[in-house]
Amino acid sequence: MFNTKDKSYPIELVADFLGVNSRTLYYYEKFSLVVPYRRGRKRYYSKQDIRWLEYVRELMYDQGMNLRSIIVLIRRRDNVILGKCPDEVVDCFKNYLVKLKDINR
Amino acid sequence: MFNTKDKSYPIELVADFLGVNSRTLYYYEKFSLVVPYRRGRKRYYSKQDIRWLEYVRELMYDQGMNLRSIIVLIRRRDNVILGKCPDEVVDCFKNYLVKLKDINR
DNA sequence: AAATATTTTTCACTTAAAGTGAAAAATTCA
DNA sequence: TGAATTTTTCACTTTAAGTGAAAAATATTT
Repeated sequence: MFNTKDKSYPIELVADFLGVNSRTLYYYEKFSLVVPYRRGRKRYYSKQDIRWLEYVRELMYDQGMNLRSIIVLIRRRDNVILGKCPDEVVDCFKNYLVKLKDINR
Repeated sequence: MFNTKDKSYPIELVADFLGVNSRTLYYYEKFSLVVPYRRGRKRYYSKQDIRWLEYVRELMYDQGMNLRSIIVLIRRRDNVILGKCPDEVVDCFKNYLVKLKDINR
């Protein structure tokens, strides 16, 4: 369940913050790379989502990884993603996995 | 130093075996993804090279990963590549790392 | 050594994933 | 209801990965 204490941000704002097009976030969602909270059709991104996305962007742009690889990393999560990544991102990631689980159920 | 007990195979044969163009192997070499033994200019691939390449191809074609990601995985080698990968590939990989080290020295 | 075959290298092209722009459709909100 | 925002669709751009063809270099055979 969505934690209402979390402030949540509309897509346009998040996209601006990350320096990407909002279409990119829709695109990521197709691959379940991020799963924003929905009220009706509208999407709300939590701070955790945003941190998670920052990390994804870093992997893609600083390191040159592709989406598929990140998805593979997610599957091999325990020793990969969590291995070399700042603690706060680990938290985001765990949170993200919980969301994912909810959705696939 | 190259272990002469290793049988070694010319590029064309390896490419055929893997079902790729030999140009692809040259291309991989640019990224140090594989480092064949050279006698003069000619390249010789060991069985280990071949197994390593098979694994790389699997990551790329079955999983959809890209070269850059595999390079990132190599950097984070200990808990990533070696984590979920058949034992014999682990051996190849270690061998490959040794070669890489030789080259950068 | 000369001729022939093989390997390496270079250049330009193809393909597919990632991302974006524009605009129509749907939804929200004032 | 009407204006504004968000979502969705379509088509386009860009870049990494890979390939074809041919020239250059090297190796092999006679």
